[in-house]
Amino acid sequence: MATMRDVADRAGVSIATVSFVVNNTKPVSASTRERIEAAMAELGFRRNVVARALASRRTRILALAYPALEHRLSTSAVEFITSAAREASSHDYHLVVWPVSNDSAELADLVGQGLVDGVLLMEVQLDDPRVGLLQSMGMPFALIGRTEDPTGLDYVDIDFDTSLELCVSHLWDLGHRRIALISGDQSVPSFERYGPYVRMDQAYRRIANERGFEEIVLGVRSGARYGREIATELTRIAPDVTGVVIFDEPAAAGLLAGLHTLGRRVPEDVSVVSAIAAIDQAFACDPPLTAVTAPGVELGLLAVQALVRRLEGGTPLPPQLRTGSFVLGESTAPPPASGRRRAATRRTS
Amino acid sequence: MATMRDVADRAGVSIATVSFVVNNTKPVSASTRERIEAAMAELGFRRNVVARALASRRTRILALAYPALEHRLSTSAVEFITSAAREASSHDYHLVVWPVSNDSAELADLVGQGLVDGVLLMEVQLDDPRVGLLQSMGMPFALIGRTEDPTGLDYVDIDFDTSLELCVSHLWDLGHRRIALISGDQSVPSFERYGPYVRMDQAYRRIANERGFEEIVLGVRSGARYGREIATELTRIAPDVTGVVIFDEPAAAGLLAGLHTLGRRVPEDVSVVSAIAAIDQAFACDPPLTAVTAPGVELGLLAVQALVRRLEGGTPLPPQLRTGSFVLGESTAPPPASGRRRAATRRTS
DNA sequence: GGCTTGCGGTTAACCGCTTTACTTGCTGGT
DNA sequence: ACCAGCAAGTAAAGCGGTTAACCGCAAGCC
Repeated sequence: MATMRDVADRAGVSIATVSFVVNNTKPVSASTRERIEAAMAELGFRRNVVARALASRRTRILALAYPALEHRLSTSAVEFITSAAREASSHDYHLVVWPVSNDSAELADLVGQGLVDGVLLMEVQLDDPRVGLLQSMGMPFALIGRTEDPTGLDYVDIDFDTSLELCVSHLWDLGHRRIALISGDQSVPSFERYGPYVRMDQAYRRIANERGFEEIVLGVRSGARYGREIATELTRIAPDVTGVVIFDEPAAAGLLAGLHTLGRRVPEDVSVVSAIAAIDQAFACDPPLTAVTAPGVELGLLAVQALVRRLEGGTPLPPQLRTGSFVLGESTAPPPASGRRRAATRRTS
Repeated sequence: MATMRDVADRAGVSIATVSFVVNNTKPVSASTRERIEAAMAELGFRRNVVARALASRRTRILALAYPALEHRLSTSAVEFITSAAREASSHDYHLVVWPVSNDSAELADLVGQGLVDGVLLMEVQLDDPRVGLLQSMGMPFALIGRTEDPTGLDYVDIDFDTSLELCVSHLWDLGHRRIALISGDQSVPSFERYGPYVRMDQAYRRIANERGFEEIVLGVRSGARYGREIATELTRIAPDVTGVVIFDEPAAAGLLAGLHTLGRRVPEDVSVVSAIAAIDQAFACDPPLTAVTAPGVELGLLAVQALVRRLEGGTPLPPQLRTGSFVLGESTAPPPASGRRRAATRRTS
C-alpha cells in the first residue's frame, strides 16, 4: 500500500501538505492540490486509519456492547446492528461488536484498550453498572434503552407509552373492555429490573386507570414455548379476557399456537396484539398478527447519530423516543357478543 | 491511561523490557518481571492496541462482511455475529461489522484502509466477485458459504446434503413417498446463483434419484407472505404431495399458515419439515415445526478459527461442513392412507 | 587465561500519520 | 523603502508501541 510519503515524493511536496489536502485541514493552492490528487490516484493511495488513529488520538471506531446472554429483542437485533453500522460508516466510523456479559470488568478491559472512541450500550438495565463505569472512565457513550433516571445521558429508546397506547386503542375501539397485558416475567431474576418490562407495565397501568378497565397482567418468559404455556395460564386465570396485548416477540407466536390448541379461536374468541414484532414475524403467524413493529432500524441510526454528535462536539442530540408502526393483521376483531355485553356494564371512558 | 513509558519508569527498566513481558516475547528474569507486573497493576496499565497495531503491522481486528441488502439466513445471523465475535475475542481479536453491498468497490475501499487483518465473507455467491478482489489485494479471508469451486479457500458451510438427507429420511421413514422440495425462487435475479439454493436443489435431485421418487421442486421468495402463496401453489400443482421439505425460514411459517387457511391439516394431510430454522422459531409455529436447525453458532466459531489459523500461520483448517441438529416437532406424521397406498406401488429403496 | 556463549537488558529506528511552529516569498500600506 | 501581514509550504516532534541490533558480564571450555 502506498503511504503518504510516496504520494508526497511523487507530487514533489512535503508529507504534511499531503495530509492537509487529504483531511482538508489547511488551505492549499489549487495547483499543488491537483498534483497531489493526481499522485494519489496514480498510486491508489488510501490513508492508513491505524496510523491516523494513533496520531490523532481518535480511532473513529465505535463499539456496540450488548449482553450476549439473552437477546430479548433479538429479531430486531440484526436490523439494529446493520443500521448502526451503516450509519456509522456514513459518518466515516467503523463499528465493532462487543458481546459482553453484564460483568462490567470485561467492558472495562475492552474500553481500556483504547480501540474505540465511543460505546453504544444495548439492553440497558434500569440500574446498569456499565453506565457508571463508562462515565468514570471518561468514555463517551449512548444508550439504547435507558436507566431509571437517564437525565443528562444520550439515549434513544422505544416509546413504550405510545406503543402500548396504539395497541390498547385498537382493541378498545373494536369494543374490547377486558384487556390483559402479557409482559416479561419479572420474577425471573434477570428480568426484574429490565426497563422495557417495567415501563410497559407502568404504561399499561396508567392506561387501564385512565380508561377505567381492570388491570390483568401476566408475566411470561421469553420464548415460544412459554407463550404456549401462558395461553393455558391466561385461560385459567382470566377466561373472560377478550383482548390481549403481548410484549414478547417469540412468546406471541407461541401464545397464538397455544390458544389454538386450547380451542380458543383468534380473533373470534380472543384478539391478540403484539406490542413488538418484526414485520416478517407478524406475517409468519397464523393468523397474521396485528402488531406494532420494533423500530430497530431507526433506533440504530439515532443511537449512532447521538454518539457521533457527542464525539464531534456538536450540541448533543436530545433523547429520542420512537414507536414502531402499527400493522393491521388478522388477529384482532370485535369481541364476541358475551364479551361485548360485559363491556356495556362498564364505564366506556 | 498509563503508557509503557510510565510502567518502565516505575519499574526502573527500559520500555522494551516492558514490551517483552507484556507480550511474553523474550525471556525476562523473574525479579524484573515481578517489578514490572507490580508496576502495571499499580498503574492499571492496559496496552494501547492502536499503537501496537501500527508498530506490529497487525491490528488484530477481523471484519465480518455481509450484504446488507437481504438477510436470507437472517434469524441465525445474530447468533452468527455473536458467536464470531466471541470466538474472535477469545483469540484476542476484535470484530468489526461491514454491511457492504455486493459492489466490491466498497469492499476494496474498506480493505484499503488497513484496519483489519482478515475478512469473513458471509452470503457468498457461487461466483462471488469479492473473493477475487480479496485475493488480489492479498487480504486473508474465510468464507461462510462457498463459491462454485472453493478449492484452496478457507471456508465453512452448511452441509446441505446431510441436512436434506435428515429431512427426507425422516419423511421417508414415516412412509412418505411423494416428497416435494420448496427452495429459493431461482428466477429472482439475486437468487439465481445463490449457493445454498443451488446445493439444496442438487442434494434433493440426488436423493430423489437414489430413493426413486419423483422430483417436485417449487421456488419461493423469502418471507412469510410468500410462504402463504406457495401453499396455494403447492396444492394446485401437486395436490398429492404428502411430505414437504422447505428451505426458507420465514416462508416455512407462512407455508404452515397458508396450508391451514386452505384447510389442509398439518401433519394429518401434509407433513412439513423445515430444512433450516432457529430452534425458537420452529417452536413458535403452529404446530411446532419438525426441523433441522441452522448451525449458526458453530459456523461463526469455525469461520473465525479458520481465519485466525491462517493469520497466525498455522496449518490451515480444512473446510468444515456442518449440519444443524434434527428437532422433532409436531408438523410431521405418517402420510394419510391414500398417500401410503400410492407409495406401496413404488420401489422402497 | 583467552575465547566463545548465552542471558538479561538497553538503544534506537521505525510504523504512517497529525499538528504545531516556523520559514519563505509576496503584497501593500504609508 | 521598510515593515506588517498573510498565504503556502516545510520541518520535526510526537502518538505508544515493536523489534532488530547491540552490549556487558559471568559461566563454560580447552
